[in-house]
Amino acid sequence: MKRSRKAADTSTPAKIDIRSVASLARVSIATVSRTINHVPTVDPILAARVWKAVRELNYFPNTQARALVSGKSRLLGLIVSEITNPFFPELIQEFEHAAVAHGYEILLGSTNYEPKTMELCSRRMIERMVDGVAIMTFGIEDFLLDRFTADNIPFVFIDPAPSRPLNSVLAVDYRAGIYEGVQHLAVLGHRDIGFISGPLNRRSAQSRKAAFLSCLESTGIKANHDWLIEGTHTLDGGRDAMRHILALPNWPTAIMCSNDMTAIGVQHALFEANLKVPSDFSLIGFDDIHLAEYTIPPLTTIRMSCKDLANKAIENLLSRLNPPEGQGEDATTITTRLIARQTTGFPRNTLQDLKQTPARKPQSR
Amino acid sequence: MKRSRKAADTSTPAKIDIRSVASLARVSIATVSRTINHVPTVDPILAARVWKAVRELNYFPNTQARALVSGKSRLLGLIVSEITNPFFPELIQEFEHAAVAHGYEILLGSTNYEPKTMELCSRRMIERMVDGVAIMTFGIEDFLLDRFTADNIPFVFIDPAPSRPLNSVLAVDYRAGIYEGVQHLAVLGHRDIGFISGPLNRRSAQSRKAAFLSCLESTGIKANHDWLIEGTHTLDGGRDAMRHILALPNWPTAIMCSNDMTAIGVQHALFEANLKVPSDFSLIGFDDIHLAEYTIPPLTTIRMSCKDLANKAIENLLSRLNPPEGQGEDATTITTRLIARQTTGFPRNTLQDLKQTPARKPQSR
DNA sequence: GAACTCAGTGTAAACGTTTTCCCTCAGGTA
DNA sequence: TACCTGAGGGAAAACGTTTACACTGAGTTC
Repeated sequence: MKRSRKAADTSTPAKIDIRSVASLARVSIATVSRTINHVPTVDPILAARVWKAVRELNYFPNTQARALVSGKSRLLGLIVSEITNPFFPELIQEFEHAAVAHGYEILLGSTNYEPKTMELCSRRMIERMVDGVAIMTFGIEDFLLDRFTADNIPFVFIDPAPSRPLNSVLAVDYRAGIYEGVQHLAVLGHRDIGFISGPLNRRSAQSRKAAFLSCLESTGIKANHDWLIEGTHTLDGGRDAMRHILALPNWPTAIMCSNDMTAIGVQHALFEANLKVPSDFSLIGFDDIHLAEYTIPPLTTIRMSCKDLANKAIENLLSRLNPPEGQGEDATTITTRLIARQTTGFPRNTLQDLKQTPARKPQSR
Repeated sequence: MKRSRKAADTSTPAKIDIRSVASLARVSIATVSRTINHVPTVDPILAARVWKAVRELNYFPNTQARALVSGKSRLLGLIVSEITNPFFPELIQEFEHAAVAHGYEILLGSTNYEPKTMELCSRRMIERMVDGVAIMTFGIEDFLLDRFTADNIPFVFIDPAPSRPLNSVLAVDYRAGIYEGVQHLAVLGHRDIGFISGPLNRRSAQSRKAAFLSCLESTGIKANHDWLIEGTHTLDGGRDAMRHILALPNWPTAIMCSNDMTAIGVQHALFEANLKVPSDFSLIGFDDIHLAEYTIPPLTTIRMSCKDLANKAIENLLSRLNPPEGQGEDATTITTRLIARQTTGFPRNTLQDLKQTPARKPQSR
């Protein structure tokens, strides 16, 4: 009745609720409810009448009312860092796919790396009564986790901390993939390897950097701290970090990046400087987004399967929603592995001279 | 009481609702409601007590109950084609930004180009009682629109059709940008221009293709229908379309793509075939996603501002939610324009010979 | 000092569902 | 025929809010 309609359409559009279905089907609303929820005891004759009415009126049940009374929203929260990093859309898609397969919908939140936004997201999740929440980003505060616990909302996340429940962490084995990457470079002959991390105020970025450093050490390569740059996990961040490295007196021969977007930014900085990949620099990314296959040349990277991540997250959440009989409450782990494409090759000072035109003197050893 | 907790934590975690706040603050629930909704008539003394209780209990109001009784969910639906095409995350981000600026949240749906999924999305939007919905994809059926109308849910979309309300369409002026693109190529000397469209069962793809053809004609260039390929708006689609063109006996000298992802796929196919951009082929994309600046070489493309699109969509929706005094109910139009970067240059047979190594004979005229 | 106002509260009725409980009635049994 | 059983359906309570309405008192006006 609020909005007045334009045309000769005088009648208020009839609200279509369970009552209208009930009266059209000449049954009680209880029967309608039972029918649409597939309760087996309802008389097929009545059920048929109900379905007919549902179709005729184009009736959709009101989810809010449903959730309110049943206490279950059939909604799974998914909090990610940043929707414009293609890794996350891929993750979201997998997550959504797995969720709907189990009859859930997803409520998306994106923090943009801001603690304030993270808090807002968590709040929304609670307000909308999600049945569970997957936190695929870093830096969630314990007090928010406590609020989830208070509302009995199970959560999964990839941000391990000593104080936190083990059964809710999806441990990513960064080290395995990064080790493969470092080995791959070492075998090619690289000894001067730089690393562009994500923003170091997140634990994941720290984990990846720490993994890199430790892999370097176990491969017997000495780290040069001038080549450990803090990036932002974005195209711009990768480009800027590489520009910074190119301004250094000594250059590494290979760069590892803590995500693929960073690596693509690096490729661009190299293109600007008229340097070639992999002949001047070898380059390894992390994530293996679909785009990695399409860069020029295609990006060697470390795959973290977002399908795996999504499925394990959902599986974990669901198992705590409908607790199965006996099961181990172990931390799940997500593996990573190297996908070798065309951005890695022999270092420039091993097999070939510098016939290219580098603007500065490369690292000699 | 459902889930049993692990530890010595025997007490059921107390449900925190408006009643608990009311009793802690020693006021009625009505006063709590008025306080948290900033109704100005409440006594500051009581309000202070309420806020204190809210903080103490960490109370979040239940959105479902709120929406149920007020009839307003403060939720805006956003339906997009495909979340893994970076254009859409950028759009989503802008949309969300504008939405929260007005106190709304967004409910995201992604159709993956499947009519069935589109129907499911629309259904979710209605079930969750969105206050309005922006349909940023194509191929929505009239019966779904009717359902929105029946529930008095305003919608905006970019899929014009004769039968549809003018005030709800965001007309995109594809022609302006495409014309600039064709002109740009013509000035460089290109006469043989191919076009890779999106999936032609969507009207937008048809619109862009039609715009291209019409621009070609008004520039006095004859279209070659062998070079009009139907793509999928994806990386893979672009690559495959270009492979197809390269298998033809005659090649165009320039390719326009109906989105940037397609263009990046084309670049990859060219890379595979050891062909150079722009010396062998000029290339123009559409959308201007952030990544376009980062391809190698950076992509010349036609910008459709997703910020503009998002803002206009929200503006339209909001103006119909809270109808202002007097305003024109015109169709809004979104402009497009050429962003010239480095994938366009002189055609290969105008200024230079074929010193490259093309696998096949190029088109001669 | 009585009658009015009106600011500020509280009570209770919605909102559209699910779900518990009770009732009816058909069919089976003695 | 009288009784029991149980399948199936309806009435009504509940979910956590907002909001219409009624109420209380303090301040104002004569």
